[in-house]
Amino acid sequence: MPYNHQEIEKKWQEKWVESGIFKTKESPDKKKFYALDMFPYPSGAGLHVGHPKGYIATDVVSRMKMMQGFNVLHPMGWDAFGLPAENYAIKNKVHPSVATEENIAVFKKQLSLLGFTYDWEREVNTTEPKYYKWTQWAFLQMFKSGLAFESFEPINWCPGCQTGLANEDLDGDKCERCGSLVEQKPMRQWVLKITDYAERLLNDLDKLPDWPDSIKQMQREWIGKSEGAEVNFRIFEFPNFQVTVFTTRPDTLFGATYLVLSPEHSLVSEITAPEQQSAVEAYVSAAKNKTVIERGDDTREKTGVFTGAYAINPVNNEQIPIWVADYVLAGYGTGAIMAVPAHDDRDFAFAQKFNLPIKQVVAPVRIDSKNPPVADKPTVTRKTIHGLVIDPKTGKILCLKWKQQPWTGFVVGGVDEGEDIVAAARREIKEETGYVNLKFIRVLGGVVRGEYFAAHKDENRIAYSNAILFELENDEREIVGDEEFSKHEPIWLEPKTLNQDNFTCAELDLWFKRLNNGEAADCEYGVAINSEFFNDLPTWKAKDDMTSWLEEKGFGHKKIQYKLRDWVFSRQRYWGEPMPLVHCEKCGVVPMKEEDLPLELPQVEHYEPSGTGESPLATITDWVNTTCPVCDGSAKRETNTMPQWAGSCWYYLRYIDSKNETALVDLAKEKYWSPVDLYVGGAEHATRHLIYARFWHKFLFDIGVVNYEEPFTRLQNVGLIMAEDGRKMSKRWGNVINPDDVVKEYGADALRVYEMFMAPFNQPCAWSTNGLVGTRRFLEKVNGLVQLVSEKENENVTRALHQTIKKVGDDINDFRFNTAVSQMMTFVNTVSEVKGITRDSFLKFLRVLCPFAPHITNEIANELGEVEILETGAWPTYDPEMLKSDEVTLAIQVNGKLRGTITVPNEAVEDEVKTTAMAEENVKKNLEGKEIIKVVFVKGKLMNFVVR
RNA sequence: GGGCGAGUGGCGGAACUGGUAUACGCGCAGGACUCAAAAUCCUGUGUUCGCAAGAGCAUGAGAGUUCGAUUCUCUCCUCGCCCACCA
Repeated sequence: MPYNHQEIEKKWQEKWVESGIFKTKESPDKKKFYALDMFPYPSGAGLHVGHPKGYIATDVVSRMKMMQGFNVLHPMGWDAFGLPAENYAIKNKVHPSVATEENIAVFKKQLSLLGFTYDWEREVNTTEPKYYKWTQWAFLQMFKSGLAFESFEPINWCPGCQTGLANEDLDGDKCERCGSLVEQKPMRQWVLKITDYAERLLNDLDKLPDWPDSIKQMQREWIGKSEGAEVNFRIFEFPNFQVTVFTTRPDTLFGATYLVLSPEHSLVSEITAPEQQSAVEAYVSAAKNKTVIERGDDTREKTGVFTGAYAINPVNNEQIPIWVADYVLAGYGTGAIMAVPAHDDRDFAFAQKFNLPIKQVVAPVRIDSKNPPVADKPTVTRKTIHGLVIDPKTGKILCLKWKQQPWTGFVVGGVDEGEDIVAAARREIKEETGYVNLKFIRVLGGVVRGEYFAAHKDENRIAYSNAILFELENDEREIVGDEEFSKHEPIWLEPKTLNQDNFTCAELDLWFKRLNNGEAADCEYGVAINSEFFNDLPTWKAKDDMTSWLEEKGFGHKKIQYKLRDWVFSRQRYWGEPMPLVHCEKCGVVPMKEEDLPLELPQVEHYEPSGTGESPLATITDWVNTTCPVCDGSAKRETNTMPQWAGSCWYYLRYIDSKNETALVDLAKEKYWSPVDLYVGGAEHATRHLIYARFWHKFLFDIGVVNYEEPFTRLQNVGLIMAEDGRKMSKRWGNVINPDDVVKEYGADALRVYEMFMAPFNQPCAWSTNGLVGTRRFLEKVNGLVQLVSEKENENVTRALHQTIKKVGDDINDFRFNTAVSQMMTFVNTVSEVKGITRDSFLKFLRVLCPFAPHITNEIANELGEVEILETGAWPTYDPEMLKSDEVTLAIQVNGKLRGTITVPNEAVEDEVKTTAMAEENVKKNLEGKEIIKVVFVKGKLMNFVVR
C-alpha cells in the first residue's frame, strides 16, 4: 500500500530529535557499543548515493544494539583540513574556512534526510581551534618524546600543490591529489618517527581477528619487514672508507661478485677512479633526471657504470668491483648492495648484461619422495649429471625405462674425477642408450642436491647434479653393452606427460623450470656450496651462522629493515593545523607552552602557496614574529602546517568526550567507550589513515592518554557503488545519483533498504534504479500488511517470524545485510499468501525491520497503537523450538541424483524413511531391477540409494 | 613479477559445517482489473528433448577425492583490487 514518505519521514525525524532518544547514554551498568564511520571530507560536490552506504550499515547496527540494550555511541564529524578544500577555495575565491563551513552544512543536510541516529552534540570538526588544540597537543607530546624531528632529506615534492608529500600520498610517481609528477627535493621538514613503532604495528595486527585479512596483509606489506644483516666491505686502497650493505641473504656472501651503490650514495664521488669519473658523473646526473616510475620499472634493461674501485669481500678477501646502478634505491637499506647474481634475479640480469661473474653458492635441495633416504644406511655423496636429450623432430625427450625396478628416469651418471660434465653426459648417454650424435645446447643452471635411497646398492645417496641439455642430431646408435642392456631400455617420452608420480627424478620440477624459462637466478633456500667453512649447511642456518661470524669479526651485524618510511608530517600550505613550535636563535626549536594552545591559524587575505617552498604563513610577519617561550627573546613561529591525515589520527577519541577543555579525552570515559567496536569505511585507507591512527593511538597509549593499545576492534570495508553504466560515479561522466533526489522520490527507507540489499556489503556493485523501485515495493507491501492484521495467524507465519528474527539478527552482526533483507521479503510474502498476522507478530517484525527502514516501521507501529518509539523498545527474541518444524521434506536420491522428495515426521528414523521413499513412484521406477548396495541417510536432509 | 579475492540464469545475487543449485530482488512473457494506460494482483521464467510424466545437461575449463562437490584438492583460463628493482 503506497505511503507518503515525505510526510512520514519529516514526522519521525522530528520526533527522534524532540524525544532525544539518540543522545548518547553512559550509564556504567550497561554494556556499550561504539559504532564508527570514517568521517567524510566535506567536499564542494556534496554526497552521492555511494557515500551513505557505510553510514547506513553502522546505523542499522546501532539501532539494533540500542534495542538490544546497549549504550550506543554513534557519532559523526568532519575531516575538513587539507588540500582539496584549499584548492577549491583558491579556485573559487572563497576563504577555505568559509567554503568548509558551507560544505559541511550541505553534507549535514544531506545526511539528515536519511534518518540516522547520530548524536550531533558530539560532532567534531578538525578545523575548529577547540578540536585542533588537541591535535597540536598530541604533536607536542611527540616532539617532547623525540618522535617528531626536523629533517633535511630529499622528500617528495609536488610542483602542482606546491608542497612536500609523504610516501603514502603518492600514486606511483604522481601526486595522488593533482596528478603532477612528483620530484625529489631536499628541504626542511618535520618528520614523525613512525618506524619506531613498525614492529608493534606489525605484531599487533595479530591481535585484530575481526579485521579483514586483506587489510592486515596490505599493512604487513606496507611495513615490509626484512630480516638480514648489514655487512661492511673495506675498499681496496681506500683505508678510510667502507661500504655498508644491507642483505637478507648473508648466507650467500661467498657468492657476492660485485657491489652496487645507488647513484645518490655519498661514496660514489669519493671512490670513483679518475679514468671512470666522467662516465660515473654522467650516469649519476642522468639518474637524477629519471622519474620514480622510470627507475622503478623492473622490466627495463639494467643500466650501470663501473667506478673503477674494488671492495674486499670480508669472507674470502676477494676483490670485487664496485658499480653504480639505479636499480639500487638510495632510500632503502644503506643505499648499497652486495650483488649475488647466482641467487638474485636483479643481480643476475645486471651481471649478464655487464658480463660479471656469476658464482653459485646455494644448491637447491630435492628429496626423492618415492625413494627417500632410509635411516641407518650408509650415505654416499656423488657428483652426477642428468643427460637431457630432446629430439627436435618430435619434441620428445630421451628417458630410460628400468627393467628390474619400477622406474622411468633420465640418463643419470657419475662424473669421474677431473672429467668435464658435458663430456660425462655424452659418455653416459652413449653407454646407456647408444646415441652418439648429440648437439650440446647448454647446462641447465646450477647444481642441485638430490637425496634418495639407491635400492640396488642399499645405500643413501646425496647427488650434486647438473642437467645437461642436448639435441639429437640423428638416430645413429652404437651397441649398448650387455650389462646396461639388461638394466634398462631407452624410450622417448612427451615432456609434458612427465610428472612427479610417473617419473623417477626428484629434480624434475627444477629441470623443467629451467628448460622452459631459460637462464635465471635461483633464489631458493637450500644447502651451501662453494662456501668454504659453510659448505653443506642448510642456508637458513648459514644465514644465522654467517651473521654471527660477521659480528664476531667486526664485519657486520644482524639488521631488521622496514619498507615503512618515517612520516613526512609537514606541508607548505595554509589550510592545516599550525605546528606549535617556535624557532629561537638562542634556544633552537622550542615547543609552545601547552596552556597557550591552540595556536590558531591566522585569518588572512591570501593563502595561495608562496611558490618558494615555504608555507603561505611565512609571509604573515605579525603572526610569524613572536617571543621564545623559554628565554623570552625574539623568535619566529614554525610556518609549516600538518598534513590532512593529522586530524583523523585521533578523532574517534574526541567523540567520546568532545567538549573536554582540559584533556584530549577523559581517561575514565575512554576506558568505558574504547575501543571502537565497529569501524566502517573504504579499503583505500588501508595503508594510510589506518596505519597513522594505529601509530598515534599506540603513542597515546604509551604516554597514558588512552587505556587500550589498539583503537579499532572490528573493521568492515564498504564496497563501492558504481553508476548504472558500470563506471565510477563522477561529474565527468554525468552519471552521479544524488541521494536527495532518491529520498525525495522514493524515500529514505527505500534508499536504506536498497543499499543494504543490492549486494554483499563489502562488494562493489552498480546502482540500479529498478532495484530501488523493488525495495520501495517491498516497503509498500509491508505497509499493506496492516490490512491483514487479525486475531489469529497461521502457524507457518509464526514459524517464519521466529526464523526471521533469528536470521536478521545474525545477519546484521555478520554484515550480511542483503540476506537479512531477503529473509524479511520472504516473510512478507508468506504473510501475504496466508493473509493473516497477529498484531503482536507484526510489531515484532516491524522491530527487526526498523533498523533498515526506521520511518515507515515507526509509522506503522504507531498506526497499530504502539505508543513507544521502536528504537526504545526491546529487540524481539525468538524461540528456538519454533525454528524446528514437525515435518521435514527429504530429498530422495538414486546414485546421487534427485528422484523425488518425501515429507516425513521430523524425527523419522531410517527404516521408516526408507519404506516411504521406496514407495515414491519415481524412486520406485529408478530402483526397478537394480541392486541396492548402500543407503545413505542424513537425518532431516536426504536419503541416497546407491544401486548397481 | 608478487600477494589477496572473485567467476553461479537475461541482470544483482542466494545456498549454513560436503547433502533438493538458482532463495530474494530486477527484467521478461502471459493473464486479471481498465475505454485505455500506469499502478497493482495472479501465473510462468537455467538450458535441451518431450503433449505430458519425466529425462539429459548446467555453478569459468579440465582432472581428482566422495554415495553425493558451487563448497574440499590439483592444473589451467579470465576478471578485480593491492604492492611492485625494497636487495
